[in-house]
Amino acid sequence: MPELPEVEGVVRQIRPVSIGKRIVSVDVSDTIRKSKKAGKEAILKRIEADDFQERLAGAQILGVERRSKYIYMTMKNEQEFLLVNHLGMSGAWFFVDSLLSIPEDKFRRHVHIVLTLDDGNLLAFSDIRRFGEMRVLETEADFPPLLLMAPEPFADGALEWFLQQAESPRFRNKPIKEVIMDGTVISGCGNIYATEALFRMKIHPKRAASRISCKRKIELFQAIAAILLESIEAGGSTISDYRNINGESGSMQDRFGMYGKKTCTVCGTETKTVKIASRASVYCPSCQK
DNA sequence: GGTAGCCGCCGGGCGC
DNA sequence: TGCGCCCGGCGGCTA
Repeated sequence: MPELPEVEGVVRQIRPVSIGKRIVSVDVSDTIRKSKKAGKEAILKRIEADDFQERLAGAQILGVERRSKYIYMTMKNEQEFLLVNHLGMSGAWFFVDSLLSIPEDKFRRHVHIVLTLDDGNLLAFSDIRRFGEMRVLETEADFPPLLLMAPEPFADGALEWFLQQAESPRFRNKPIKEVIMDGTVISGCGNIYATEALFRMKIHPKRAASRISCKRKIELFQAIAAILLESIEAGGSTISDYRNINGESGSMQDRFGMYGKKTCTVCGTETKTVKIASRASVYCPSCQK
């Protein structure tokens, strides 16, 4: 599951190999075309396959940025526009000279979008579960949820924003895990890093936001930011379907204290799993209060 | 108008 | 071996 650190890794790799390049052709898989024809919004959101191809073909890639878990590619054809991509559960980009060079069969089998660059290389988007998203926008404002995202966790004002949101009527009575996983509260903190941060802070995932002191909330925010940075440096976490653009895994999962654990890595107690906002949440009933 | 809750997008993994 | 169920990030729709 790609979260902020994994997306950051992908962006850092795509940037040097794509900026300044021109897209000479665009391919959309038959699978996606069939889904679109059946009226589904598979990967391509609010745009038909032919229009997507037409829009991107010939465009030059001007910039590649990350915002929360989204990848923003600034492109220019007649005029500038944005290609906004979310990796969903299993999305992955590969930078290869041929689709056959994609290292693993399970990714090779699910390549849905291929951008052929003017240096002959390919930027291929593979997505096993097809929960990923591609949107062509004139500006960010064309997709309002992007404007509602919390500041980047490392940006000035992100802590103040978090405290204000967490104490608002909308969130104060909600389980803290649900609060920190909400993209309008903190950007880019998904299930994995929320689980790890709460474990490090010894906070029970179901504890209501209002029942955590301001001081502890500040420390929790700092723990989340620290874990995200630590994971960026470790090349992200590889839980099943994350790969970087060379098909490599990250190593952050080796440092997990709680996510995916049967027993607590601190005290050895058997971990428990509860559902919070319809997502499995694992915690240590002894350490986390 | 704000929000809670459900649906849809899917293949893989797992239990039986 | 094979079937069927469940999982999940997130937008969008309904009530």
